[in-house]
Parts: sequence; structure tokens; C-alpha cells
Amino acid sequence: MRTSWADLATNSAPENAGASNTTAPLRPVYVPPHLRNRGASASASTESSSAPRPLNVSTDNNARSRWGAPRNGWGNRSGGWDRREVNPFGDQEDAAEEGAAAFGEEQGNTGINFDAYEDIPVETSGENVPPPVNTFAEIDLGEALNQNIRRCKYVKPTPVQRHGIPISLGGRDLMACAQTGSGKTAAFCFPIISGIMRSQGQPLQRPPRGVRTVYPLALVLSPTRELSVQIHEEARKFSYQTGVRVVVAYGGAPINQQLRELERGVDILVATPGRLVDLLERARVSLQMIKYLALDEADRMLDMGFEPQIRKIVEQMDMPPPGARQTMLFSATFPKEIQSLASDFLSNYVFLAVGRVGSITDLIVQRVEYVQESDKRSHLMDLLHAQRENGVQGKQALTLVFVETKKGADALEHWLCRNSFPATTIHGDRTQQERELALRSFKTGNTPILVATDVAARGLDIPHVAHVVNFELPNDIDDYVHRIGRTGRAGKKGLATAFFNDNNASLARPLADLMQEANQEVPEWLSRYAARSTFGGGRNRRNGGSRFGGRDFRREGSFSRGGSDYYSTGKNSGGYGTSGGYGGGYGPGVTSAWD
DNA sequence: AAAAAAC
Repeated sequence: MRTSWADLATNSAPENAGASNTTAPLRPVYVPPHLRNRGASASASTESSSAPRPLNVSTDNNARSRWGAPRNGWGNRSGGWDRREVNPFGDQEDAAEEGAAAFGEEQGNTGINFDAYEDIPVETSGENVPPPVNTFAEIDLGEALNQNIRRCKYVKPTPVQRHGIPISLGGRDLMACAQTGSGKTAAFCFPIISGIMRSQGQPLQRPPRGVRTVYPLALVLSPTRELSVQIHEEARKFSYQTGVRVVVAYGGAPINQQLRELERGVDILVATPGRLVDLLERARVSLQMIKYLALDEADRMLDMGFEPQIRKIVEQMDMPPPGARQTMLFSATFPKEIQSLASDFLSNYVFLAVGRVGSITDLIVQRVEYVQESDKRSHLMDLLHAQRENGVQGKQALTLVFVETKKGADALEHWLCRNSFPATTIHGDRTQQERELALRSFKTGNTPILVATDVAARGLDIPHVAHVVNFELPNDIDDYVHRIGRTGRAGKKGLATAFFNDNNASLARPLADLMQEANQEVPEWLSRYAARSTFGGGRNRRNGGSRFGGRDFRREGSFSRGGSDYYSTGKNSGGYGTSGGYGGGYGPGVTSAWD
């Protein structure tokens, strides 16, 4: 096992004081940006790679000095690998993957139907709602951030950005009903980054905590590890050369490396709830400096049983209360559980609901085929063979196959491999390493078939997925929407094939409705199935298609609806398919603006 | 019913 200064710094706290050769009280406390504002004081050192150095001596004059320079007489503990800030745009292998389309050959944004943006229904409510903007230029985000926006090739803000960013920049709390793929990440990242940059120079209340505790200024919670990783990658692009540091922490991965990253400084912490609770209990992270809190996919997190952890993090640790921080709550839907979360976590919030952008586009051709359980494998094989013959198989044509169970995923993967279709799988029984390897291998086209459970259904942005196969359909139409949303991205066309049989009876109606609304060809047999289906009601039923995930319940004092699931309560107007042009809303160059 | 998530 390798022993480095970083390890020493990580594993031994008290002797840090001894290691210091300054008189400053050596607080292994992260120095927030506003203490780093006045150019680095002398911080160069003679670099000796292995020997422990004084903690407050930085080794890199450039990027590093933004982070490590001691200020106001108390040092930081920036031991360890003094890496320069890696250019998240320059990383050809990984970071470039999702940005690749944006930075590659496809220059110019021809074919983007910006007008489609205007068709997307948006609803806001609350007191004194800050007005939306139409361009990024209208928002004063600062030059560094603007440059990153240009690097990302974001041309025009998406609806959730147009409305949400001014709200957040205006200092207001935000309850946003928006789907994955609506541009949420940028919507909450831009105000956070901009706010942190702005706060530089403010007086610091010195955190009175003990050793090795870090004090992020912003916290972003998300339900799955991969989603956290993805948000982190996005946020790093947005914060490149802004002096704002983003760190991600999630379970299943060695904690020491994450601790080391944290100790190098953290302004924005992106985390899954479990690992964060762990870090909080170890007192390695304190939330008392939190100025911004963003909860992504909140309904998902509640579905997954995270409410206790989330309430613990937000209410029972040392996070400043609502009003003393700025909170952004994102959720695809607005059931009463989320409403109560909103009223507990938010202060005089603005409610924002954005139509189901990006989820269903006419770029996705949806097919449903009646396949008995026993025929599914051979049927899948037929599809894959056909794809291969058409020369679609390969790096540019990835196939994502969804199944319901982890076991089923393993079994199918195994079977595919045995039949000479290189496949891998991602699900919760695999180690995090395996999961990330699988994702990478899929993205690069090494194994162009990925068998997945719903862990991969939401939020993940995998470019070049040409075909989503619902080998087993989900019970919830929303999950279906999210699954097929893994294709038809980046302005490319996508195909979604579903294997339907009697086991999916409860989905017949909502699926038929959904497809109809999306101007898809609904097979005759499915319509008949839907018509005689007794399972049409309940949660899966879309009430003619909700344009929003929810509505600001505060406006409707008389709201009673049986007090039940406030699920899809849009008006009886067309939902998904309304414009049919959502897909056109983003083109090759601006794809990830929607994620 | 299954999936996800800390050690």
C-alpha cells in the first residue's frame, strides 16, 4: 500500500499541527473561496515529492494557488496531490464523451428548432416571481461562467433554465417540477457557481469545527451514484476556471479517495444520501456553511426510501434552516410527500412547472410488440441480428435493454454473450466498480449492448444509444418514459421497442395513450387491449396527459382531491406530444443543455 | 414486486 503525504494527511489529524511550520493555528478546515480572493500569497515551495510538507504550502503557482493559499493567518490543509485543475473539456477519453458531439465535427447548430422551446408549457407561481430571460447573455453570470457556457455550446437556455436561473439568482427558493433532460443540472449549477463566485470577499465566519472537517457551500443530492457522477462531471465543466471546486461523494467506492478530494477543498458537494450521512457522522463534512441546497429527482429519492436520510441531512445536522440558505427542489412530480418536503425545506418559494420536455420526442420511434415470455430471448436475438445486418451495430449504435430484476439482467447478459453478442450489465448487485466499468465499456462501444435495471432508467446521458429495448416493461408509465428517453438524444433519432404480453396488462392503457399523444403508431391489438383493460385507472392513468408533473398546490386552497396522490393533474390537454417538436429543441451542438 | 442506497 502506498503511503503518501496525502494519506498521512488523511489518516492522521492531530500531528498536522506539528507538521506545520507556521504560527497560524492550523485548522484543517477548508478555506472557502471568499478567503481565497486576494491573489495567492507566497505559496511556492520546493517540491519534494515524498516528504511531508507544511500543510499550508502549496506547490503549484497556477491553479493550485486559488485553492491553497493561506489567508488571514490561518492555513488550509492542502496536502497531497497537487494536481492542477483538469480541463474537463479537454479530457478526450471521458469528459469528452458526453461533450463529444458538442465539440466534435458537428459545428454549427443548424437544424435546431429553437421555436420549439416556446411551445413547451411553463407555469410559475409565487410572490414576485422574477421574470424569465431569453438568453444566457441577459443573465449576469460572470465572464468565467459565460465562457464555460460557450465551451458547452449552449446556445439558448432551456425553459427550466430561462425561468429557474433568474429565480435562483434573485435569491428565491425554488420548487421545480421538471423532468430529467430538461436542463436541470445547469439550472441549479449556474446560480450556485455564480453565487459562490460573487460571495468571494465576504467576511468569513470561521467555522468552529474540529479537525479535517470540510465545509462545502453548496450541496447537491441525487438518488443514484451514476447520476451523482454525471452531475459532478457537468458541474466541473460549468465551474472550470471559476475557482469553484466541485467534489462528488457516493457509496460503493473507496471512501479514502473521496476524503482526499474533499480535503483538497470543496465548494459544491454532489452526493448520494447514504454516503453523505456517513461523512456527516464521521464529522468529515459539516453543512453549517451551506448556502445552497439542491435536491435532484426528489420524488425518485422518496420512492427509494431516502426520506429519513434526507430529513436527517437537511433538518437534523448542522445545515442552516430555510431562509438562511437557498434551496432548490427538483421533482418530476408533485405528490403530497414532495409538497410536504417543499413546505419543510423551502422558504417562500417560487413554484415552477415545465412541460415534459425531452422525455418524449418525435425523434423516438416507439414500437410495441406482443411477445410471450418464452419467446423474448429469440425475439431479441432477431432484433439484434437485424440490427447487425443493417450495419447499425457498433460504436454508433448502442442498444440498451431494460429488464425488471437484477437476476434477470445477469441471466440475459450471460445468454447474449454466449450467443456472440457482446453485452454487459448494470444493476444494484454489481459493485460500483463493475457498474462504472460497464457504463464505460458500453459508452465506448466495446460492449454495444447494455442490460440494465431501472438504475439506469433516469437521468443518465449516454450518447449514441440508438435502440432501447424494454425486454420487460416497467409497471409505471413514468419509468417507461424515462427509459426510452435514453435514446433520441443529441438530436439523433432513436428507436424504442417494447415487448408486451399479458403480464403488462396494467400498462396497456397508459402506454397506448402515451403513444397516441406522441403521434406514434399504436398497434391495433394494443388499442383493443387498452380498451378492455380494467387497469386503466389509478396512478398510471394520465388524465389525458399531464403537461406538468404537478401544480402549485398553494394556489388552490380548496385543493382536496381526496387528499391522495397529487400525481398527474394537468388539464385535459395533450401532454407529451403537444409540440412533437421537443426533440427539435436541441440539436447536435447543444444536447447537454438539456441535462 | 423490484430496484436503489453506507460501512
